[in-house]
Amino acid sequence: MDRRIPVDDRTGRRIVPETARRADRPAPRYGTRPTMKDVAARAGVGLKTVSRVVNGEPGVTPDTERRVQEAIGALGFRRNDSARVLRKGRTASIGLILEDLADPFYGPLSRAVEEVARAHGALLINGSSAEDPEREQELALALCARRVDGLVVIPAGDDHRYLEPEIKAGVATVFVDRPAGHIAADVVLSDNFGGARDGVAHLIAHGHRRIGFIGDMPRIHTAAERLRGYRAAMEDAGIAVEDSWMSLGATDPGRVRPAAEAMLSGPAPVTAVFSANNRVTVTVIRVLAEQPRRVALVGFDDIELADLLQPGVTVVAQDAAALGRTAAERLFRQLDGTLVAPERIELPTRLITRGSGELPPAE
Amino acid sequence: MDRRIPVDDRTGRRIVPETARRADRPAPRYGTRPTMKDVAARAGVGLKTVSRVVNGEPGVTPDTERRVQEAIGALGFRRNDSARVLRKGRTASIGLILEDLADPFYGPLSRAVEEVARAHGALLINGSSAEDPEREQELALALCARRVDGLVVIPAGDDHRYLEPEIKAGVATVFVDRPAGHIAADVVLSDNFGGARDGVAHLIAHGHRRIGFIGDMPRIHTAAERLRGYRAAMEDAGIAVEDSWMSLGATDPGRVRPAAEAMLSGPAPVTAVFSANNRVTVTVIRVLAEQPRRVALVGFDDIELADLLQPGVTVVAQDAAALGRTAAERLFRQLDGTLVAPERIELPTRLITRGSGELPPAE
DNA sequence: CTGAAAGCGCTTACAG
DNA sequence: CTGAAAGCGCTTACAG
Repeated sequence: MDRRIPVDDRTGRRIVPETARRADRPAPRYGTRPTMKDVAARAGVGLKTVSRVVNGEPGVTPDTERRVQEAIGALGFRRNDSARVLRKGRTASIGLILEDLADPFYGPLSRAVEEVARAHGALLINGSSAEDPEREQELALALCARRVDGLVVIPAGDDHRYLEPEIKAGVATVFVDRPAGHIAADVVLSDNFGGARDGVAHLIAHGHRRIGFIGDMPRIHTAAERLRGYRAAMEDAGIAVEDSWMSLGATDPGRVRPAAEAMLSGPAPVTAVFSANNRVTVTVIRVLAEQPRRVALVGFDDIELADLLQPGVTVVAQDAAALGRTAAERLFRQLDGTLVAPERIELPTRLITRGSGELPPAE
Repeated sequence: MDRRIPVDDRTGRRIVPETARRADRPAPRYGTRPTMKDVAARAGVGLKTVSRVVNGEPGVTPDTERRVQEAIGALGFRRNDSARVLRKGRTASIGLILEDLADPFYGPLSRAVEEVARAHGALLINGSSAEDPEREQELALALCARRVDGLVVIPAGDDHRYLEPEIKAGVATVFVDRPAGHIAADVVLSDNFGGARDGVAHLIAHGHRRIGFIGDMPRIHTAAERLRGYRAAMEDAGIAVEDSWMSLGATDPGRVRPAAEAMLSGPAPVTAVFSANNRVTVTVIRVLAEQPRRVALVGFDDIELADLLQPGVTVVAQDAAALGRTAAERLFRQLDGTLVAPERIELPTRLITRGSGELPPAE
């Protein structure tokens, strides 16, 4: 390592001053930016003429336009959209509230929303609720205060009456992944019930009867629906579910690991596990790898590299990007005024078999 | 499946009308929202008094405050931050331009930026450049027009002179992951050169001499730096690198797969591969799994489940969240006026050995 | 083709 | 403790 470069001992960072000096920057005040008035003065025209040029409106002589453009360039003018927004009403921006952008499920969803927004000339403001209802509300209302045109919400809470005045005032709103609580609103969901039921039925079809279920906290809609799917599949097969086969709670390894280990021990352990979301699946895979017997696994949500593990991980995949795209399209249709009554749209899931779900019961 | 529910044949979606009707929503015009003026009229006070109550400023009698609060509640008033922003100057929002939010590298980075922004009371607007310099510029300037207080940029292009007027006008700017082009600005990078050199040296230490390098397009700074690290390690070991061992280009499987296969075939194939980013690594893992001989692998960037593959994947990990956090903190220090000259901050990488990088050469 | 006046919904700087 | 006036930087609705 080049020891001439100073290194911060605590963080290990190397700190190098850039050779060039920062451009002689004035105090960061907005007053320092030129306005249309400044451009008008310099070009010797009226304010409205500058506005016409900046917005590409017709009715300006080529010569006048040239003078205005010259002034814009010389002054480094850039239209202040804050002012424009105030006058025009629409902000051409929408908000997306999700749980955590660092979760691989939400990245593609957010990107899909962004693409639809972009196609409609709108920017996207992202906010992470961290699964905290209060933070969700705080974020949603802050976005409304910024006068976003619409809101796509992956709810953390289960009561959204706080949004009623906003919706009445014209803020388009679509809920995704989980339904809204106590208000009528558009909702876009995956078929959590059907997907889980199919996944569990798949394990049953491969000879399993003692099947464990590990899921998220029961107050979360998707977790409850997936549990319902599990119960339905078991009931369809005439299997009486034992309480010790089901475990719902936080999705962190500290909770999931002992839960999985408990089901896999004792006199009559489960021979298969249905893990009800991506984070649970990752931990369950780790636990199963340590087991002496082969235990079958089907997970809800696809995970990267699932096909390269041995065995490959069979999953019930949902299409995160399609959820985002569908919700955003619906949002802009609300803004167009095309829509009337709120709807609940359910997207299908897909069972992808890769090996872990096709293992027969051990013994 | 419940066949009473209508299903869209093309998409497989189920469409269910929500039972409750959408609240009798007026046309989505902002004029319909109550303003401070309306609140003042209803409460029988002046505009400024409403402003005081809304902003929690002192100097209002409890009785007056009560009347104002009542009017706010009855009218469903919410302060219009667009107007506030126009008057105050700062928007309390920052922009983040990255390549693609759907890439697992950027999710944690974005989340880290968001957390710092939140701590400073600011919202975050995300934009994906899709690795297109024009789109990066378009996004950056759109954000400046919205008067974001600052910009965190993971650049797609290599010329950022277009930002000079904005920076001069007071828009705080920090570049991350790749340096700025042709302007002096704060930059936060990983130690791409050192990390790659260490990773390749690790392979050499395990007996390899014929080592392949597969990376991103050479115009991308990180790709060039990592290649430089590869060359340095090889040179340090006195190994003459053959052209056929190096392959730079797009990171999609369609390009990476044949590149990897080419190095692994012929009379003198490589015995180890250094894959220079997460997406390349994923494809290389797939190719190596199909090889008759064991080929060693070290990848730049960590990937989820890398420890569960057989063998586990040895990687040079960078800390995406730390990159984002460091950049955002730097941004707010610029806004505080604490900073003077632009700096280049380099974060260390970390070699994580899991098996694939410790395989000896085959034969 | 061009521009002066009013106004979007707030905050600022004052005055009472 | 309270409020009227001016202004942030644009667009709208007019008039010339």
